[in-house]
Amino acid sequence: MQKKPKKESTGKAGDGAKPGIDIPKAYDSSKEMEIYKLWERSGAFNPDNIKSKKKPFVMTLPPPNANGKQHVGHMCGYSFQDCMGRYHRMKGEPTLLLAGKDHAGIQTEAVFTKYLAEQGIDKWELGRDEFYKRCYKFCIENADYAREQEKRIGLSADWSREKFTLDPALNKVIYETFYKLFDEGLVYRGQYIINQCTNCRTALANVDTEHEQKKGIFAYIKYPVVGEKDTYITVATTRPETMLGDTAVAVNPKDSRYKKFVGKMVELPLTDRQIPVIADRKVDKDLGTGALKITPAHSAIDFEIGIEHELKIVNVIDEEGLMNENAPEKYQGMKTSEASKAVLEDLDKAGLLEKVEDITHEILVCERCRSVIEQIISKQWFVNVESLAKNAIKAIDSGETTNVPKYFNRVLKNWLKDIRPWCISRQLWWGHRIPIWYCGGKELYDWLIDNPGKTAEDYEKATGNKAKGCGQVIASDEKPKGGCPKCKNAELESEEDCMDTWFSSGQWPFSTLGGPDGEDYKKFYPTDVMETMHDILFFWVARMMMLGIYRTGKAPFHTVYLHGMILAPDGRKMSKSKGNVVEPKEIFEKYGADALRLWYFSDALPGKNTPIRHEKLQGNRNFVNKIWNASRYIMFQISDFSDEEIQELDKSIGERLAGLSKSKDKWEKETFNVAEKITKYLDKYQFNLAVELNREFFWHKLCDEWIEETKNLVANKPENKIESFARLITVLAVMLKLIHPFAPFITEQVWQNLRNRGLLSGESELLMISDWPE
RNA sequence: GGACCGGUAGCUCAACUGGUUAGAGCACACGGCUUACAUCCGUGAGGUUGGGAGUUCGAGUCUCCCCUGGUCCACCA
Repeated sequence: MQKKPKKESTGKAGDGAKPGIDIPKAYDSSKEMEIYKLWERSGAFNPDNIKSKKKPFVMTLPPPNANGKQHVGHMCGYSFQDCMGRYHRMKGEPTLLLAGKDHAGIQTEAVFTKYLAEQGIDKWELGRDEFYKRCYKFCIENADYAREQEKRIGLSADWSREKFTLDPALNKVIYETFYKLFDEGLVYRGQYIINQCTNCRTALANVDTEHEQKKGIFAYIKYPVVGEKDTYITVATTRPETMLGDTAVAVNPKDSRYKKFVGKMVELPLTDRQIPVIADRKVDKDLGTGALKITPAHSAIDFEIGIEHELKIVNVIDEEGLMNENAPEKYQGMKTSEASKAVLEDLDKAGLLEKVEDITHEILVCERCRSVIEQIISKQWFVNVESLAKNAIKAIDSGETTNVPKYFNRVLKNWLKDIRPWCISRQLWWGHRIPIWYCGGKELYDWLIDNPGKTAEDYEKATGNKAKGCGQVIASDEKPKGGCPKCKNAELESEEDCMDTWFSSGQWPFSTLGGPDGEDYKKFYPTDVMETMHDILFFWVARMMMLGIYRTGKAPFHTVYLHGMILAPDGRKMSKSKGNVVEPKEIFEKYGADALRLWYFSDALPGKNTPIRHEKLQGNRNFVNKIWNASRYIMFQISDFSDEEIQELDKSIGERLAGLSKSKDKWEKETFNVAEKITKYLDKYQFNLAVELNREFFWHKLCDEWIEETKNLVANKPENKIESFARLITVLAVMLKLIHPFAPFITEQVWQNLRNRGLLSGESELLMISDWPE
């Protein structure tokens, strides 16, 4: 089917244009930034400039990674944040939207290291200090680009208060929190099985890892029973190379097949070690062969069993994922995958490999780089967050903090309930250094952890090494003056590791306000709404609640609004590797910021994943254009009014707006009803309904009916033209206010046009700070 | 293995604590440049709300079962 060719408008008959006035037929969204500058210059983004006795409305905005460009998904969050901010600002509440940037430790370090490598610069040659300096500069430069995008979507943040997670003022607060945790014994160094990303070369917390389906093998290996000829216990494993670190074979105590072996020893193939057969009820009889090889150093369940049975721990994989010196010499230096093949070959040669099955199973991968996680035993800094988590749960139970949508309350609580110690040390350079000094060095301290109750003298005796200090640690971000407070030793070794990024961003709602002693803190804490996406509920929201309550005694916000995820047009997650990323710039140019925002409010609803659709953006652009043209009609009609007539019109509009809530005029009454509904929707975070009602009412009532009626009225009774337009412009002005939080640019533009014509003189200069109709 | 969320018009989704005839945008059909707007206007078609049972005066909404997508958590070797 062919579409009819569109006819060009003549620009004459249909324009209704009056001589001497020239208003384009289509709204030009490329001028949106001029409007933004108008707002910025007014100073109204800064709550200090708003004189009001009302309680402030505060949102600390999620800081995007400082190192990169932002995609369409980020714009979504800003839109919701800005909408809430504008609404409350118009209600006369001193409104603070506090923006900033996150140093995003592990991710930025990876990105910047790669960036350096592309220029032929090696991170290790550069050295830590120089790396830090250059990375800092890199972030600050990139942040400028991100900020422009934030402004482009209309974000009315107080840029004078903008923060970076590595700002000195924030560092101070972040370290104070660490010291408090340390003094209360909640921060400690311990040896546990941890997730090691061999690509990023750092330890990760559980939440930094993800599960992925991968093809693998299931190998059945025969362990000869010591002293019994031709008798074997067969174990099944997906990781044959870890057998080199086995320190036991475990069976279920009720398993009749293996009962007779419990207490005996088996030979560990390919090594000269013998390991015991133990009984543990955690072993599942029906899984594999029912006999489980125990590698405490490389499996979480084995680690637990190992501790209970006081097994030796043999770590055979190093931080880079290579077989280390604890493995037989032949395998040392091999990657785990190579070692796996070699071990299988050698077992086969020895006649100890029963069979190998191909299977698909879940493995852990790094949340950032998606490479396979090695579980290794290691000493790291941990935070015991159990008590903090309990308080966070209390805040949810008491309703001090609520999630939108509600069901995330339960999701969050379940996570908090099962929480484990939080590994906060990362083997990185980019971030806050863990503020710890070791008297006598890290090696001594780590030895003391392995040998509880022992002293530095015991260390000397046991290892033959000289202890260079008393073995104490001191928490301080600067080298303690006067050395170790206990033994006065001046030679202190500093911790090299950095803190997990989320340890600092988890303090964002109060670190940005100067901490519990800050001036801003007194004015603005606790904040009101945290607007973000559900994918960082555990990473971030949970940590903010725990650390916020811990430091301040108050939950950092009363509402967590979790908007939906924006997907690519093909319905999949946007990612560079898939090549389906939509650049905000493209959308801004095609449809304008207002259209994009309106689409978010209708479609990116809590709990939903929404693919970006051009038809929908087009529809919203059309709505924006409709607003433009409604005002265009009015501007034309009043263009030939005399000065006296304009004054009369303005006066009448002013009176009508002032008496809106009590007006008996049908149009004004209906419009006020809409205002009440929109207010209700905004208070309940039902943005989609608000936008729908705005669109419905503006388009199908104001435009389709009332403008048409006005045309007739004016034609039939020209003597009533001022009254007719006063009604019309009054309802238009109210609608501009009601639409402004959603589509700020077009509404402000129309407002300015009316003001420039001498109307709305009793109202604020800027729509942005005009009074919300209520 | 545990938990959670969906399944409503061709598509993407609405419908607040159960309450008129289940809505919108886009797409579709037909007709229109009517003096703001063709990024528009008018008219129209399109739904047994995944299936089944139950509670109720009344169910898309509450309960149970089934089918079917999706997400998160978890130490299945």
